[in-house]
Amino acid sequence: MTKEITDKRSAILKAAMELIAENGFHGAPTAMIAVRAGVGTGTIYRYFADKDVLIREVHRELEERMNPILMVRNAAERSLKERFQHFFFGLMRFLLDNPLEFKFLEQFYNSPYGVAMRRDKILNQKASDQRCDTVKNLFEQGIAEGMIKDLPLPILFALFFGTLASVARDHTLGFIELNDDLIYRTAEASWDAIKR
Amino acid sequence: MTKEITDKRSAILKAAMELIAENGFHGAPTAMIAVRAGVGTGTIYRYFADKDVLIREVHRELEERMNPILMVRNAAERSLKERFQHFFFGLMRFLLDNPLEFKFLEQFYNSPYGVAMRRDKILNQKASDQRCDTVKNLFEQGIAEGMIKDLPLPILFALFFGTLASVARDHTLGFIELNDDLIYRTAEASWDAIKR
DNA sequence: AGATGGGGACTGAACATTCACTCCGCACGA
DNA sequence: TCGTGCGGAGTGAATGTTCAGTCCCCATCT
Repeated sequence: MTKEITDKRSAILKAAMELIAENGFHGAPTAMIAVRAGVGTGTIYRYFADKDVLIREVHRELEERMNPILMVRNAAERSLKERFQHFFFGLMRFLLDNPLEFKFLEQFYNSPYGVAMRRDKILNQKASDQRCDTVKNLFEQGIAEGMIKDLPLPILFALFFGTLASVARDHTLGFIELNDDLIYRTAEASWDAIKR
Repeated sequence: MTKEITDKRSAILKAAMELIAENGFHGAPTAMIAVRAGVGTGTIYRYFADKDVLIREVHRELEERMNPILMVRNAAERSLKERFQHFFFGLMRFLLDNPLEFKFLEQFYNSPYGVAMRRDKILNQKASDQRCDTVKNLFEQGIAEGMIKDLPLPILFALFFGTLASVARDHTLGFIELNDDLIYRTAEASWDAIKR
């Protein structure tokens, strides 16, 4: 018997992520999570203090999985524009290749969980989120070099993540069919918005 | 006694919008809506068949209120860029000046209600949403004239609305303090993304 | 080796709470 | 006195959480 099948904790996390992605927080009661994970409802509470903790843990592990993927080959020898586009492309590809994960993240960030997390991060200056840090460094360096518009960071983030998320959402909802060429041209347009 | 105070229907709509904006759909049970509206819980069901109808009605009336505001002085004698920026500025100002309305719209569009509505609109080719139509016409004309990048409409929308919503959200959450100058420069950046 | 006993992971029915929605009686104007 | 618009306690369904009991695994004893 492989470890994956008997690892109930992972099964619960996976079931919770899938159900929240598919049906939103409303459509993921503990009873349903337990059924899909193949465990008893009580078992959930052996691994997580309550549902809030479970949901935050799903998010935390998802972030950990994403970070290494996005760090790959974002080395310093490339130009700012190349690094920017590589990051845009990489994140977009990840979101399109993992639609459930993307839908979960959307649910999460648009809920009190996500807002509270962001507020925490800004107030406590936590530097744990490598995804944001990578882009933040890119922007700060670009501003210093005069390559990027001298706008407040949140606005640059909006020009980047706002567009990215909106396009990815349209794709997962079936309103548009993205391919590598379209993603590349979207990244180009996003760069036009940011560059000086 | 003025009509506003005794108009229970309006009071219910207003209370529902405020509570959903402040606390999300979770934090707006019918009992709470009734208390804030100064009516009995049963009275809600004298005016609306069920909660779904109530919520969709809040959205419908809100859209009706916004449309004329955004149509103002978007006349044809101006250049494409000027009209684009005027629209960006107008919508942003409305969202910042009406934070509760904006928060409600965010909740709405990021919920099954909003997705269902968009899907309906795309499938049935309904042209009822003048807000989208204005921008759509702008984009189509711009593409025809070679002023705007020849990208699929959903991507142009994302470059526009995605950025706009993201910036407005950061403002209402207190992560950034927008003023007219910053809004103008953001509109400029958004135009850079879209223009050829 | 085989039997026995104990520990603890696991289960799911039961519980408390919350919610959307109903319904019956009341107050008030005609 | 009659009728209509309204209120809010009440209803049942759904949900998060708990807890008493089950069952499997393995150390220990004969």
